[in-house]
Amino acid sequence: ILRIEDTDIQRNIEGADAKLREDLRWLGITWDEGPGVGGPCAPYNQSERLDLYRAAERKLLESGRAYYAFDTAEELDAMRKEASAKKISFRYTRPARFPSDADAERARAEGRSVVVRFAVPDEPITVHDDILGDVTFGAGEVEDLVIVKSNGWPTYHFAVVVDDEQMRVTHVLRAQEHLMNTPKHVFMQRALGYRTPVYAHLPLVFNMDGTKMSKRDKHKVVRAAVKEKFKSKAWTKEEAALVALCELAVLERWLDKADTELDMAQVGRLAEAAGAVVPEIEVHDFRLSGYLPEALLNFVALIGWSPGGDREMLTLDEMIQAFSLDRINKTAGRFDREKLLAMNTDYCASVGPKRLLAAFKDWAAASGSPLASLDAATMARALEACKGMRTLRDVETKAGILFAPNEAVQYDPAAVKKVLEKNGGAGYAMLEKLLPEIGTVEPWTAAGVDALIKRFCDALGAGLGDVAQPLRVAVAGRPVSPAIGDTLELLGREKTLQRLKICIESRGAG
RNA sequence: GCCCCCAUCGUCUAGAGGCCUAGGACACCGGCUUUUCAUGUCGGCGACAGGGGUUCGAAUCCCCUUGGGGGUGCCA
Repeated sequence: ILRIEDTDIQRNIEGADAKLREDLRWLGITWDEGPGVGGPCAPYNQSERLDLYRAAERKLLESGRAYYAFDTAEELDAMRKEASAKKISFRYTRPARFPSDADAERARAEGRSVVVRFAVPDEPITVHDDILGDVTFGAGEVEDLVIVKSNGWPTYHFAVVVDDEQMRVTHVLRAQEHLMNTPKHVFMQRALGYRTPVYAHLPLVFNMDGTKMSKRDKHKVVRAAVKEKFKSKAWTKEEAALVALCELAVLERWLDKADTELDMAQVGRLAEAAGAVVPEIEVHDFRLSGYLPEALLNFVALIGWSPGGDREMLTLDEMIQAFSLDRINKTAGRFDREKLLAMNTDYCASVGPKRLLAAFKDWAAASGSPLASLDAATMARALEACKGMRTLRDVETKAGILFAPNEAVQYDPAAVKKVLEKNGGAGYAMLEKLLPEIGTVEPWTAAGVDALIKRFCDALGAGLGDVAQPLRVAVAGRPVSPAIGDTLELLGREKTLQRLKICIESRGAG
């Protein structure tokens, strides 16, 4: 079941659930009931199920298991701050007598804020968790939580309890950060006469530094880089605001950890200018970076779970087969990007050309790569020539220049020096000797090019590297490209000859 | 502060009292392959947090200490 929990109307972002569904679709994760497919418990957006929550709220209010409260958020905030200053723990004090419906009506009429709180029974509770075992909370540990906000919308805690019952949810598997919420939910289930589903709290996913991995890390990394620029006096705040295309005051709030002040486009601009790399956090980030969904899925599944033994590479179907609650760990796991990369490398090499081509097309389109416009046959050749790639993006990095116009070639000074100018310009001399020969290759294929270079080397008594490297730098501008035969085949005869001439003519130009 | 959870190589993990001289993968180090990069391949380094019990026997069970994490919202 896919259920969209969108009860925070202030923070709902337009199109967020469409993106979420697209991420799931990309990963190959489907749902039997939910948005798009319908089901017996429709609608599946909580924002469309308000009547259900209203009815449950009524029931709780009438049975004296919930009550109205009139404190404002600001008042509560002040009380919490005061308690924290005194180093005592704050817990909401339940009124001796619960306000009536009429009291609530009056308060509303006076413009005061009205919420509904659940009256948590003053007794200890033991909840069972299928991973952690029994967890006991003492009497009075659980506070009377707000279940209906002053805007009339239910809180998450209340909505899930109602929906889980109504949707016949049997298992609640969620992150361990929800463990403390479970007694609240179970108390509410009891008060409403609901069943309690099986709970299983999954270990958290950490960054390598042991902090919880979250979307905010993107802001964190860029913020640190920007502050570093201020520190070294490389930037002023005004300049940074200019880069981000925002007002100075907005930037300052963002610097003060208000993530929502800047959007990712603005953060991206700051990152680029500051030379910071925004880490991939969300599914879509990994898609844009050139990861295969099967690799991401496999990697993530292995954080906090294992099929047992030495098995590691699994398809989604195999994971489903092997899955069992009792193989889930209690310990948080770190998100090791090196291992993900290694796994992605494995998948790129093993999925087969057809699947790899499809994945590459998806990546090129999603990321806006210039290679997206190549025909399928050329893409397949490029993929083959880039065997050993770690990510799909590596193909662009390594071979992209071969599909760009000649003017795009930029000669890397270090490479020119090392490969072309060294030994009195031996590289250039080699290119001049090669120029009249290379054009004669027929047909223009990697094998043909390789054969010619081999003959050329033999005739000169030169090593393959003495010829291939100058050639590579001449056509790609850098010492990195696919194998020389593949490089020239992908470039094409005409452009190869053009770039060779351009390179030779550029000699000494600086 | 209070409540709760956790603890095997640097990282993800295997391990259900004797199969453990603790296995695999990533990373790291070294060799080989290679016309560049990346692959590939062979080998090496490397852990049961500490202390008490229980037991003939403990990485596995119990307790304490220490360390890490989560929660403490009209967020989810």
